Amino acid sequence: MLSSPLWTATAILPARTYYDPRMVTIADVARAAGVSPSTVSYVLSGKRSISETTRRRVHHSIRKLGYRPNAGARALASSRTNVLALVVPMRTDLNVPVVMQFVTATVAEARSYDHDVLLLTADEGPEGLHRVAASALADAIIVMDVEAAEPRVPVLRSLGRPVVLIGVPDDTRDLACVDLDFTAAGSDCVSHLADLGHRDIALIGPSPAVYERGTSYAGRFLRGFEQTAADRGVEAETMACVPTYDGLRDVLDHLLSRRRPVTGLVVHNEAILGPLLSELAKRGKRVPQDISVLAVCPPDLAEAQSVPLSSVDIPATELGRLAVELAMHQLGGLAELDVKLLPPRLTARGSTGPVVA
Amino acid sequence: MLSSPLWTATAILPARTYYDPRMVTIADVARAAGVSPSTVSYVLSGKRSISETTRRRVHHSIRKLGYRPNAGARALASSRTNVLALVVPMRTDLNVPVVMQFVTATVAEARSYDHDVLLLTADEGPEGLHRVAASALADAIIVMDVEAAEPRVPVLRSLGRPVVLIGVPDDTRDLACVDLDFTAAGSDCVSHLADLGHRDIALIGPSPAVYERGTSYAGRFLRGFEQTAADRGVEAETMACVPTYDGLRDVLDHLLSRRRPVTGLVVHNEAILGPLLSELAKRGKRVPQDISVLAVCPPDLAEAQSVPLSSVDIPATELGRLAVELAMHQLGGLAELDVKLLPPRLTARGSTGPVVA
DNA sequence: ACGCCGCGTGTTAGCGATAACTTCCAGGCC
DNA sequence: GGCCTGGAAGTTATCGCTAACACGCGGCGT
Repeated sequence: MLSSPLWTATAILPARTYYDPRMVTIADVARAAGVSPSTVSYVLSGKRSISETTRRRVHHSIRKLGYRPNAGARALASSRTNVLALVVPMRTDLNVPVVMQFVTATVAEARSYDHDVLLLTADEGPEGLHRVAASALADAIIVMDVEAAEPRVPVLRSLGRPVVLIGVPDDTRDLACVDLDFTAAGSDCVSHLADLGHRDIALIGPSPAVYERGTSYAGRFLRGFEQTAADRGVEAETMACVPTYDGLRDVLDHLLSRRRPVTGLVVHNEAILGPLLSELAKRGKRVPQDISVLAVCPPDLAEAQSVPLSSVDIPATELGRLAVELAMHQLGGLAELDVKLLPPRLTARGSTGPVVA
Repeated sequence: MLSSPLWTATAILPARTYYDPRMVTIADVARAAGVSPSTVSYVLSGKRSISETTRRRVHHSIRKLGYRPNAGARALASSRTNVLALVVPMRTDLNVPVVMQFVTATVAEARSYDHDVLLLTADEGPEGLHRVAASALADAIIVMDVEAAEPRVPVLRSLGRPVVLIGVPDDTRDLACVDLDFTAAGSDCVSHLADLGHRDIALIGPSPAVYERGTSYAGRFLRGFEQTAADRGVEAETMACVPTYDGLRDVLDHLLSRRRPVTGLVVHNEAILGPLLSELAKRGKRVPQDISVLAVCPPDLAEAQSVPLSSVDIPATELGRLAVELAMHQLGGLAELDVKLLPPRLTARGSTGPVVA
């Protein structure tokens, strides 16, 4: 009784069939709609004209059967996967929310082109890029956190697939790049403070490690900052800052004890914004009356501080959008292989004010 | 002269061939090695024994030609994509670094099983799950940020594919779930403070929105917290806290002005840790002499504060690892469809101390 | 009236793997 | 010597879809 035939039949099903959902195929749909498979395919792709009545019947059968094209079969036949590979950095010294914002923007934008996103981490290195390209896992590749002397550039160029870089390496030949115009951003920060009458300012930059590995945006921001400071006759000092309380205290000790203390700070280091404000408060420095603070960070971070910060946006969402768009254009055959820099937008929020004599 | 034949020939190449890398196929390898395609396949999959000499010749040809199996073809023939889908939340009210840590851990672990990760965002909803499952884009699905009354559960159950949830919904039948044991964590926090002599403590929880939408971890933590407080005879108050300065100030105003002010705080809200410490400092409360602070957050966050915080880990990396492992087991046919809760680990770092009478 | 055009569809040859079925051969056993 | 066994490798059907090619038919120009 315990081992009835029915029970046995169920139990001896091989494990692998547990997860083998019987799928509806294009042939099923064609049969149901009384047309040929290719007609169904063409209805879906729109690559040739189909009469209104046929189109309707096909769509009806598709819905009724719940048909979804098999991605593998489609990729095999069309050599298009409808997948974008996105390589995210593994660094702990960059701002994680910004990365995440970029990632989600990329996924959302990819979906709007009917594509999905395959996530790779930078620690797979060039080998990972080869793997994804050569095994036809993705149609195009987007790479974040590009360094000036980016070691992956030669590989990327040889992949035979569209590539979009977020960031600007030294050698951009045949490569599509997008980024914020950090040079202009650095320049705008100085101008903003100079316009308010500041003559002694400082840049608190990212951790020394960031500069040392030649991350391109840090250097470009610095260049814009220093150049414009020189042009405007503003005394400007730059200090890299490790993102810890001790690092920050050292920096402030120095900047505030100078013969002519700084009256304006430009902070290109998201991680220390919160600590910086508490530390300034602790030292009795009011923002902006005693010292102006101008940040480079996403708007929500700027707004979430004890004093809403004037800031230059990091347009992560916009960059994600743009990166996908460029990849799609390349896939469409329109090669715009150049560097696209988004103009910075500076929003004054009250943490910057005129110098009080 | 300007339009030499060569130049013309280059220019009229149709756009679509630009990115059509001629790929090495299994047949190429077989030919080069003097064996049949299936032999190459078997060498790669190890699904039947191959003599040492043939294996070597095949491997040699593979390397020489730089062969990589075409993912689409492989998926079609084997009905295995070697891809895991990962659904990440789109909420702004949860801790982004924790999510990111989880994501990268998942990718890394998936790679160690020779799988890739397809990234989906929760805002695609159940439709997105259907899409990925029915079009055979992924073999299994991992879903983060599960709510108690999780609306996606029925869909997930009907997908016909392995599913792993991060978090614990009310109805876990036939579903694999992993999470931190938040109930135990809440309990441990109370015990830690009670052991130090605290008799008046408070839980500063996540934003009210988190409780309202029934996020399962928040409720479980709260339950453990309150239960153990009752057991230990500790006076315990709970306050949800919107992650802004104003929200935090309101909470502190209340807690510190009580007839018997709290001597210990449990903070289950990463976003306000920094602000909380500055605010306490501003009010002249020393940590831990005047008030103990115990956080629930990743260790690096706990260490990066002005006072290194005693904390209960959020084991994001471990959870990612485990989620992938469970998915793989299901794919292997061993269904362990139950709830796996990781025991909490509390690390004392100096922000908690005995009550001073 | 003839042929040509172009629209709407059907037919079918791949795409590049996998794996079920064969085949071949060398030993061992009776 | 015939027969069975089992290891090693070849043959080929198949996976589901796309797109090149083929076809019939009605209208139109000459």
